[in-house]
Amino acid sequence: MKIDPKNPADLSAQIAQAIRDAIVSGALIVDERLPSEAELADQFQVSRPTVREALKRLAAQALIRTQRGATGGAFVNRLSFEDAYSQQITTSTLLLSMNAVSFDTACEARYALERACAPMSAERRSPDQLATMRAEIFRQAQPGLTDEAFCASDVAFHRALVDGAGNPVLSYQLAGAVEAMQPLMNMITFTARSREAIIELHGNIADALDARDADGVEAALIELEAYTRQLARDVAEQRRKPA
Amino acid sequence: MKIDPKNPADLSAQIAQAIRDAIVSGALIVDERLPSEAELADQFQVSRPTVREALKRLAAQALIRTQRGATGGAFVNRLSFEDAYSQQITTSTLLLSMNAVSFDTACEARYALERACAPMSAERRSPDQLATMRAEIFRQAQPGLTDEAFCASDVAFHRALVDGAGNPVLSYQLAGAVEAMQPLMNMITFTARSREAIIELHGNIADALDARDADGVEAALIELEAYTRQLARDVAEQRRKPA
DNA sequence: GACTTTTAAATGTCAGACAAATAAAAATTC
DNA sequence: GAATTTTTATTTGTCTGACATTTAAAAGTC
Repeated sequence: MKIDPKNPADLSAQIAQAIRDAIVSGALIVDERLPSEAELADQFQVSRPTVREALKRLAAQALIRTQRGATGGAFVNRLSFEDAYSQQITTSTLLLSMNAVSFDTACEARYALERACAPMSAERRSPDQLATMRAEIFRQAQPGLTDEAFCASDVAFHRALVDGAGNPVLSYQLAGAVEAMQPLMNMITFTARSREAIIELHGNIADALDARDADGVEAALIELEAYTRQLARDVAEQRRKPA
Repeated sequence: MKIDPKNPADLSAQIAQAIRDAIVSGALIVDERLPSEAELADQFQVSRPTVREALKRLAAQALIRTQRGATGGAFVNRLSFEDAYSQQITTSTLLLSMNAVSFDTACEARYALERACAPMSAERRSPDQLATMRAEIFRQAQPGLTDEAFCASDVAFHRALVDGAGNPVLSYQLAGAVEAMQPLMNMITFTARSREAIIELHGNIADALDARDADGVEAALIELEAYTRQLARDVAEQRRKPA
């Protein structure tokens, strides 16, 4: 692990990159202890605050964890699926909100990925996951539900559908696509009638999953995508001529 | 933006979270300048090094960028697709390498997602993307190619396929799935014969895309997945009884 | 008016110090 | 001798104050 001493700026970034490379390449393995901050400062010939800034960069990516005390220090962290989920969701959400991605583009991507889960989910979904979906459908039918709560329940429903595929890698990859859509969905103020339609389509999905009918799930997802996109178009249209 | 002063540990993490929340919620908008480090230190009632550690955490996630000089400071960064790509790839790669994910699970997820792109790619792929795929197939057929180079070309081929769908959100979501597989693929030392088979399947995919034949692309991808998984099983078998 | 110099503001880095947590080692007690 | 308590050393977390470097605006000069 070496850094370029000729470039005296961004030392902490260089050090972070050097350690990151060591982790990704496998030179540092999970749960291995890094040298203490003082030793790292010595090795890289920088001050301890600079080393600390580098370590905080790595901690922000969940690549290391730190522990105080006599046997403490910085340890290579086993990146958990949960950590990866939340990173993925933050990144995806910001990517969509900051880059003027059209609703259609985001929607298309999300449903394309979700349809990819449909056959596996139809085959493998557990009774528990099906129960979760039914419960969310029930919640969505409650009157007086705020738009935010309705959307949160919508996300929970679709996550259960994705998790039904029983493939944690797939669930991780889809987490961003499903969750990042929520802020965009929130912008579509659902009327009572549109909620009804969505709930019905959710019911169709659940029924098809119940019957382990892969084609049925896919068909219902296609319908739901078409309906969602139409809804977005209508809202955009209304905003254009509000009278 | 407030932090909990009762908990005197992890102050920099708390401050980073407070600013992160402000960005995600939209309270801080793209290109907006944050207060100077000295001002933030004042606001949060902490020292400047602590503020700096918080800012470095955010910089590690590409949420802010810093600029030196009179009109410098920390600015909310527009998260680019490229930044998001590389974060996604790093996270996905580490997730797979650190969590004993089976080859089958990773492979299934990757091909499920890739098949989701097939219909769109068949419809929309540009001649340029098709040419990229043909070029990669040609490269893969070169004798003397290292396993690493073969796999890198494989990744380039599949990325062109995904990009062919013309949906940047989809490309972003799949970047992790496709790229993170490479280290796992590298572990399968391809024999000359297995390379030939893969190249032929790649050719089938390109031909089907050329003909805008969505079903053909999907069928070829299914074949490729089955072949890849069989290959992995064979390698595992050979390792069990190397004689 | 165009160019040069100065200045001020901001980040980047450093050095040294103390606080707090933590586990191992040492001392004490039974 | 064993169990408990106290001490000690190590390490991270934080603070203070300082200086270097970069950068753009302000002031000065021709």
